[in-house]
Amino acid sequence: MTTTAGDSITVSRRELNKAATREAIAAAALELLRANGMNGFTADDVANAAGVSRRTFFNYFSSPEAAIASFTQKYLDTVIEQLLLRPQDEPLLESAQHALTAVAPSDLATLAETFALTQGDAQLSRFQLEAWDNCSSQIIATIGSRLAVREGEGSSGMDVNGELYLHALVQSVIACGRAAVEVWFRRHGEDISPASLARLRELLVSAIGHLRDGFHS
Amino acid sequence: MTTTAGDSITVSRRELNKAATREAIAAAALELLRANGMNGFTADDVANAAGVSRRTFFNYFSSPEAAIASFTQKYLDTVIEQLLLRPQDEPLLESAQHALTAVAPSDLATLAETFALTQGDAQLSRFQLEAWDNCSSQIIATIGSRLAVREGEGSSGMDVNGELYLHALVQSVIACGRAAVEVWFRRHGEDISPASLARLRELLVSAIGHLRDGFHS
DNA sequence: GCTCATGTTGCACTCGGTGCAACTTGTGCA
DNA sequence: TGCACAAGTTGCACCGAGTGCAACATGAGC
Repeated sequence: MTTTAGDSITVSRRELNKAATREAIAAAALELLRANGMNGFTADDVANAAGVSRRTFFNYFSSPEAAIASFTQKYLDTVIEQLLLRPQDEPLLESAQHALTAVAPSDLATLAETFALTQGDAQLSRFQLEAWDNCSSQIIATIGSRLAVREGEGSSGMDVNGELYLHALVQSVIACGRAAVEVWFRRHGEDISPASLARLRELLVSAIGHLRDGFHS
Repeated sequence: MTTTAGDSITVSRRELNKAATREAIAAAALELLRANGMNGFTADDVANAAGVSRRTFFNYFSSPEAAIASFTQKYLDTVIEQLLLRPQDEPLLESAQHALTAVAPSDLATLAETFALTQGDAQLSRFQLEAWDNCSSQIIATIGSRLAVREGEGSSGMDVNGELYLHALVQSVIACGRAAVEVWFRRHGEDISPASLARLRELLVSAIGHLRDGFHS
C-alpha cells in the first residue's frame, strides 16, 4: 500500500495507525457501553472488540472510563478550537456562545448520548467532570498567556484580581455549559433527534446569557 | 463506660462509634498523604494506621481517594448548612458569599491543605471535582423543591428556562468557589496561616462578586 | 442475661493498571 | 531494494482496588 499522493500533509503512516486504533478502541467501548452498561464489560472486552491486546488498550486509555470520556474531550477540544478562532476583541461570553454551539451535529449528538449513558456510574461521572475541568484549564492557560503578552513584558504575569476574574469567568462559562447539558438531559432524556439537539443548542446559548447579565432573574 | 448523662441527644453508642471510626480512617489517610504522597500508601496502610481491617476501610470509603475527598465534602456540607440558614428572600449570590466563608477556620484550613495535596494526582482530583459537583446537585435539589412549593401545587415542577436558570446559577457559584481556591493556591501554595486563609475568604467573596455583576470587567 | 440487629473481619476472587522484555511494523538511509 | 533503527504491540507477571460471603463480635432492647 504505497502512499496515495494528495491531501496527506505531514501525517505519517504511524500517526494514521495510532489515530485509527484510538478511534476503534473508543468506538468499541461506546458500543459495549450502549449494549451492557458501564458495569457490563471489562477492559478485556473492549480490547477484543477493537482487535487489540488488553495491554495496548491501556497504552491508549488509562481506563475504560477514560475511553468513554474521550468523546466529551473531543467535543470540548473543538469548542476550544472554535473559541480561539473568534476575534480577540469580542467579549468572551459572546465567543463562548458561538464556540459551544459551533460544532458538528454528530459531535454534539455523541456528547449528549455519552452524557446520558454516564448517569448512574460514579467513576464515569468523575471522568466526565475531569474532561470539562481540563477544558477550563486549557482555556485559562491560553487566554492567560494572551493577556500576559498584551500586558507587556515588565510585569511578571497578572495581578491577583485579574487572575481571579479570569479563572472565575472561564470556570463559570464551563459550568453553564454543563448546566445546559444537564437540563437538556432532564427534559429530553435519550432523545438525540435533530430537533432535540437544536433545543440543546438553545439551552447552551441561554445559559451563557444568564451568566452575562449576572443572573438578575 | 456508662452513658454520661448530659448533651447526648438521640446519638446511640453505635452511631458514635461509626462516626469515630470514620474520622479515624479519614485522619489516618490524610496523615499518610502528607507523609508519603498519594502513590505512597495503600488502602491496607490506611486501615492499619486507623486500627481497622482493610475490609472495614472499604465499608466506610469506596477508595483511598474518597477518604481524602471527605474533607472537602465536610467543608461543602457546612456551606450547604450555612446557606440554608440564610433568609430565603436574600439574593442567592449574597447568601453564597456568606455561606462560603462562614465556616470554622480549621475546616477551611483542611480544605486548603487537601486541595494543595491533591495537585498532581489525577484520580484524587476527580474525587475532589465530584465533591464540588455533589454540592451543586444538593443545592439545586433543595432550592428546586423550595421553589416548587412556593409556586403552588398545580404546575408540575418548573419551566425549562427557570430550571436552566437555577442550574446555571448554582453551578456557576460553585465554579467561582473552586476558582477562588485555585487562585488562592497558585499564590499562597501550601501556606495555611490565618493571614493566608483570610486572603482565601476575600477571594471567595470577590469571585461571587464578579459573578454578580456579570463579569463586566 | 438473653436475643436480635448491626457492624467487623478474613477469605477468595475479579478486574484495573503497570513495568518489563520479546517481538513486529513503519521509517530513513545507503 | 534491502538494512538498521525507532516506534508500537503483545504476553507475562505482579500489585492493589474493590466486592460478595460467611463467621464472628458488639451494642440495643427487653
